[in-house]
Amino acid sequence: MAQPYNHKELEQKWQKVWDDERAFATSDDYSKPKYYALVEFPYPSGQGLHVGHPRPYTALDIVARKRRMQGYNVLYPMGWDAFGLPTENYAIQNHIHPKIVTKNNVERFKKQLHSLGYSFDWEREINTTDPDYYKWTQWIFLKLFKAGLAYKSEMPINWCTSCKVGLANEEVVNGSCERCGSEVVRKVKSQWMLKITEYADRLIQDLEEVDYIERVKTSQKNWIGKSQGAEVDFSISGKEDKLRVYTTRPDTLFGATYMVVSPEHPIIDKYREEIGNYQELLEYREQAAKKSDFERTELAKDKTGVMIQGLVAVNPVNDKEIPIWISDYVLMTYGTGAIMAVPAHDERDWDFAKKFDMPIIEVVAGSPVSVEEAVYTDVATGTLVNSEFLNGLSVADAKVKIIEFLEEKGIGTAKTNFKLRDWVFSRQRYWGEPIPIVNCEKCGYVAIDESQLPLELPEVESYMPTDNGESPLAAMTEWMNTTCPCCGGPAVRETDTMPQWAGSSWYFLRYTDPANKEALASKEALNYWLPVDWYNGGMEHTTLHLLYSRFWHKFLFDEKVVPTKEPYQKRTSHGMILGSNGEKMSKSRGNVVNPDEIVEDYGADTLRTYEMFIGAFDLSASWSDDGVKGCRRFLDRVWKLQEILVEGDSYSDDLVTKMHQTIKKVSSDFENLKFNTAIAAMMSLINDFYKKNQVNKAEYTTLITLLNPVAPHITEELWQLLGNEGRVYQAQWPQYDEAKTVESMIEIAVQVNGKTKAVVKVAADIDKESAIKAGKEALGDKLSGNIIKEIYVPGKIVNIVVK
RNA sequence: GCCGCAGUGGCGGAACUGGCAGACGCACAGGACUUAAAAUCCUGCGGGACUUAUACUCCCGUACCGGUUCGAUUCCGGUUUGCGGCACCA
Repeated sequence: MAQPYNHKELEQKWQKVWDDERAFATSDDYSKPKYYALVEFPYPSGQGLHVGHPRPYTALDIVARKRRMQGYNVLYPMGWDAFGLPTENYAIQNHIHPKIVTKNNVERFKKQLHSLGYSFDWEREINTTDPDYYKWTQWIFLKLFKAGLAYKSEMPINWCTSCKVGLANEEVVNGSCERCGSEVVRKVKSQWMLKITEYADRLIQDLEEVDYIERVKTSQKNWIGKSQGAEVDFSISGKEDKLRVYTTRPDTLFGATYMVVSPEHPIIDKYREEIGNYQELLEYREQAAKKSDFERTELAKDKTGVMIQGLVAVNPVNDKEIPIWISDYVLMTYGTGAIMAVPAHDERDWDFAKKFDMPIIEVVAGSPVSVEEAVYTDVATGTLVNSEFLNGLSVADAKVKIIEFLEEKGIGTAKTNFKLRDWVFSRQRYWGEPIPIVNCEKCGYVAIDESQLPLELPEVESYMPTDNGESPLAAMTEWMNTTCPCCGGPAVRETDTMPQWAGSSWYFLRYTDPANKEALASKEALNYWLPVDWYNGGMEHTTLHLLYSRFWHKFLFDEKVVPTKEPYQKRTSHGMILGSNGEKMSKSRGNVVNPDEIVEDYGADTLRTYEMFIGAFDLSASWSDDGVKGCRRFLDRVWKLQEILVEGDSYSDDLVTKMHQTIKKVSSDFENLKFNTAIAAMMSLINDFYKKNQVNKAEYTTLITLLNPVAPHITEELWQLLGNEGRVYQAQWPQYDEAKTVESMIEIAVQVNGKTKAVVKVAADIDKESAIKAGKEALGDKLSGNIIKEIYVPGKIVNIVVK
């Protein structure tokens, strides 16, 4: 009898062995083929590791371990994205320095991750809050600043009228402050911005060159939101100024029956004297300030707006006078902050026109529903009507012609627009990277010298934002007052800090050479390791983090700091782990599962196996305690194969096909993130062993080698018990012979009119005639009527179509 | 609202490129072992009809409605429900 499977003893034993042997330390031998596997580094929250974390980590741990067994020099690193709001808020409430909070949280996370037996190279651990790390975050910011990609702009922040602090979007709940429930308004503040829009085109184009799953590419494209259209100048009756609009449908210009400008549009203040209802407009603007862009542009809501009295616009194509309105659904941040409204062919314009009783002129014929009835329609195809010289043209032709016309007359031009907005880079917070800029009365905003980096966070007594909307750093006069690096005169430091996204926008570069003092990483390291071969992360990061880091990488490429245009060659995503009730795990729902308890009761190998077996990797999955037990049972059965072990250095005859099939399936499933079916294949294999009541050493060794990436501890022990040389983590990945994966006899379904009526066993390489003949024989008298057609899909079905 | 994804037995899920729907696991039921229980092992397990019952056979079945096809979980059009993101949570 074999010893019972004691997961606790065995996991501790092997974790120590791996540490002592530096088993997963990345080699600096750049002559070997490399593989860089990356998972998103966690935010070390106070709650500790969540069962959601091990899902992606185990997945790429499997890939990393397999690559090592295939002879690659593998970089699979881990670190901490440790700046952020929850830590700061915890620090404020408990009067502990966020640095200490972070240190404690990191320690706990690290211990938990270690207990799961990951093959991370801990010698390359990084932490975004470490001054040696954020020195380089600041260094990149200075490069951006010097390249003219960082600038100051007036941007709104969420402002709690009672707490008198700026709030993160998350802290605003239904328009109220999360802490005190008071009203939140939008308050304008001068903030640092990064010109990501300058890279918009390249961020779309270069998606062609990378291997991201399709929906990630789509998300990136939609987020950037490129649209082709035109800018058109509408004159304001009796005024010098023109009102410039952006439209994707210049072909519908003749249908423009009014204009709408954003409540913040500058013409309102410019012509305040002439505007009859200026006060009313100001009141509307104030109401609009309370809403987020999201609320403002909601299609479902009732449209609101106020007509500007005293100003009238002129449609440049037909010189008709049309009214100008303000409404909050027009945003200052997209396009020009002004639109021409074509209610017949835009849903929001239609709603608005209906509500305020504005004329609706159809200019594209072919709407399936009449204009009066209900609906605007976005007729992309159709014929122009009511449009003078455009009448009779298709939409596509009309677009070309109208743009020619506009350009000829000098009243408009073709224009490409992006939904993507520049990146608001300032936070009025303490726990972030200080922005290394000083403001000098004489010289303006000046970069501090590189030699002064890192610009460290000062020790402050209170991390509370100040009550005038400034960062807590603004209360540190000693730190804030400095001299201008340019003229030597008095200057003040920037007191806003960087957003959490900053540190995570380049962290994968630092892993290649984490201790470098002279550069963010050496040229040699970057040349060898980049790009990241496989990056897996959550779907929730597929727009912002992914886009921000691609932007920084492209900038660093332009600056010749990094050797590749794109940071990540391949990007995949995993689904969330939900509670057993199918809802997101949270304390308040009481459905949180603590990974420590699973490791304690069943072992890390069981947790790893379960998380991979739980379901399709890219979909969310609900936790099940019984499912965990099933995976433990599987490992028990793997362990107890020892009891039916026999000698044998090659696969037994009756299992050769199954062995080769299993190796093939597991190998390809691991590459395609189909861990659940890979594990199912291994379960099926041991079921076969048990059916025979026998497994030989060759078969058992192959099984544990295949299983090693999933369950590294138990397989390491079994490897040793079987008397194999060395360690299984150093073993060679099992090979299969394609010819041996094919069965000689196969079962094919025999159908009549597409319904399966029989099954017949035939040789795998049977020809069409013989297959159909065999099929008909199997059908016997079930086949009646006139045969119209006979179909044979090799290896799959025979289908006889009868009448 | 906009963008993206998903909906298959009692449950988690499988099905390569349009070819036997339900692999593998869980739960459950029956049996073996046991003084007994747990564990373990064996067998069964989508729904319905026929049948004393089993076997056999037949019908229905992949959210809903419709289409294309010899054949649809898979492709197309529409509907609906759930999940993720929406720029200061990370």
